[in-house]
Amino acid sequence: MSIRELANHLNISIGTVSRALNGRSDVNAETRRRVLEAAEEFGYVPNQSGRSLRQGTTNAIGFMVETNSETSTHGDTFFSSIYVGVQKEFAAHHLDLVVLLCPSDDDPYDHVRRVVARRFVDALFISAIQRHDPRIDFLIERDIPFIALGRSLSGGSHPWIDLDFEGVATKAVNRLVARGHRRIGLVTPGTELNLGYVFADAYRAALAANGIAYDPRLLVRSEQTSEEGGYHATDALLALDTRPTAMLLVNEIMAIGVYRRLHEAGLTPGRDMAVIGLRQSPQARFLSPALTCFDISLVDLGRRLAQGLLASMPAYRDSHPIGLVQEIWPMELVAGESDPPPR
Amino acid sequence: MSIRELANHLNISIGTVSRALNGRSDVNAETRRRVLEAAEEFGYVPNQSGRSLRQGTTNAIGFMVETNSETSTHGDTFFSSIYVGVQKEFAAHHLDLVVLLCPSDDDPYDHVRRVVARRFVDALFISAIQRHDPRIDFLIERDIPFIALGRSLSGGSHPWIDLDFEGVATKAVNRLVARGHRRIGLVTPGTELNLGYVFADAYRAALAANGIAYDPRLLVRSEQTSEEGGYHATDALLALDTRPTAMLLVNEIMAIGVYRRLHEAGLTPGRDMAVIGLRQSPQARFLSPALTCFDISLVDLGRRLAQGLLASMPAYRDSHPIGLVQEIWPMELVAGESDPPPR
DNA sequence: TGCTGCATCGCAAACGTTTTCGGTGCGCTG
DNA sequence: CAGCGCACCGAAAACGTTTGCGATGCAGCA
Repeated sequence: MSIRELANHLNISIGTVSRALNGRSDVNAETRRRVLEAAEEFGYVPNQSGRSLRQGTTNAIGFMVETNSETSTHGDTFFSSIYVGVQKEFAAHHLDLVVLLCPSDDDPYDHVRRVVARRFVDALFISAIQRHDPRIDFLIERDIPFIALGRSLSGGSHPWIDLDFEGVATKAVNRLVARGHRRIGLVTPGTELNLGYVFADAYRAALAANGIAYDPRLLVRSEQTSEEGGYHATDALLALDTRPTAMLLVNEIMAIGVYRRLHEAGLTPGRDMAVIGLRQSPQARFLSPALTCFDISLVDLGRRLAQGLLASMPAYRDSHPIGLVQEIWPMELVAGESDPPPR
Repeated sequence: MSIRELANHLNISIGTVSRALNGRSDVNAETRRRVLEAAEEFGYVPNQSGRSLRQGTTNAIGFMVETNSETSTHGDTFFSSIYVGVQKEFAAHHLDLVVLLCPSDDDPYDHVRRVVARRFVDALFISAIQRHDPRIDFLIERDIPFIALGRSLSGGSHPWIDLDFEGVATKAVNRLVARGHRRIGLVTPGTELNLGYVFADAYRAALAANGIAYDPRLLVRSEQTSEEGGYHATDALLALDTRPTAMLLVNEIMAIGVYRRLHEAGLTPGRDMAVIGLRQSPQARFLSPALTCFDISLVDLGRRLAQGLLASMPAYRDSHPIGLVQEIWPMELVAGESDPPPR
């Protein structure tokens, strides 16, 4: 069913049909009614390729996330909740969110280049931002609207939103120190993710501010940020001659592995080892003892990401007069029972 | 950068450029070399809209999953792992997987209709199949290639893959009965998902085969199949005057909530209540005591789904001569410590 | 009446690509 | 030398849509 068939059926020109459907003012009210009625009857919906070709726009926004060989970072509910927020914001604009999965054996930079070159999407969300991320330079150079979930050292001024990892690390260390902990382990991503650097820097600064010497052996860089990652990181910390009494995790999923490893070692999480995490997923909400962690509304975050992206798109700038979005979102402490004073 | 600019730069016609890039045989080897070289130099990639418009194909395959208001079923790693398998199969065919999120306030049927009408994708994966699923009838009528993850009573012959829920329910009941359990609770989805019916039927049949009367109060239909769902379903079962000694769950995520609720009631999972689940996510792998559950390779499943879909697409039928895929995948028991005999 | 302005609509170009068709030039055969 | 086949390439149509431009008709006004 093309616009031509619809126009023929109504005995009017395709131009008028198009104008009627797109809500232009220069079309008679009665004509518009007939067009809309016929479109409804035949279930006509404009062909996206034709429209895209003419307008140079696809009405699709890509959200790029990485996958690894077996599952994906995408796997935790972190992104799922963000998507929900994004879609809430998009619904009013008839924009489609398409999730672009970047396989681990594909370079994220190449992946972005191909997506952009094919004009598959009008704009992009990018996540898993690296310390130096060539995608950012590329998108700026090509003038493709995008927003980054995470800061980077790359590129000039562009929209981004990040979580307040400095604040989290600082507050967590201070809280643990106030409760009497002196040896505090930290598990950060072993990859080039920028948040790992940010987190570690803040951790060291907070230790120094509390007059505690930094022990490099207490900083475990874990390639995986999954349950397995938490498991093995705990392994490493338990193997030290002087074990830490507390652990700081860069997400919440790892806590599951941490608990498991502690149990296996005959230790009780909380009692024998304090644990603090970051809430990225409701999965671990039911851990026992309840995990003390830092929380944030991911739906709100997704919504704000969408607003920031739309504000950077010429076609939507007027409807989103919020300027350049560069925000650090504070996280709120949710006290559990996993971080009492050391025994 | 369009094909015209590229052709002008090379002083040849756009038709020849197109033929060279698409590997046609009627183009001189030297000419082809020059074209490929120039394309590489300028980073030319064919515009997807133009190509789609001409060919009537988008090279994009949609995977439709549902979201709820806060997160998405998508949230557990179930789908993430499937995506990985799908992409492995797609990589060789230059097909893109786009994840289409269907918000809960949007009817899945309407959503499919819009996606199809816009010609946004060439084919579809659909999941969360309902007992009577209008999407299936619609896709068959419109002759849109698709494959369903799950069986349905709707529609005629079409490709699908489902997990062996009958086998799982039967084996689980038999195992529990063999260990001395007589009162076995079952938690199924409270929605119209077909798997809920299949599972419950097999559960009742297995009870009958073991000479155990079916007690409707032991069958809890839970709207949510999340941790919360498991939590509240456990609530309901614990409230019975004669509690069950074992619980059968339709997934693994719920087990987290079940454990939590049992702990709160002063009960120890495994010791005071046997629990068996289905592995859909590695998250619960670290539950303690280890959950006895049924497992399957989701990556393989995804790969097979992709093969089944490609086999139903005219353009790929020759490269995938496997006929109509209608398969029930058996699941393998992974024995844990959560289902000992009753005390 | 004649002119202006407005509402409404048709015509046709344009977006970028693929593919069919026909044409050119060349080598080979008889 | 005539004829044929083949390799290679250019021209142009087609996909479905939006939109600028011009045409038409009619009301209002002098």
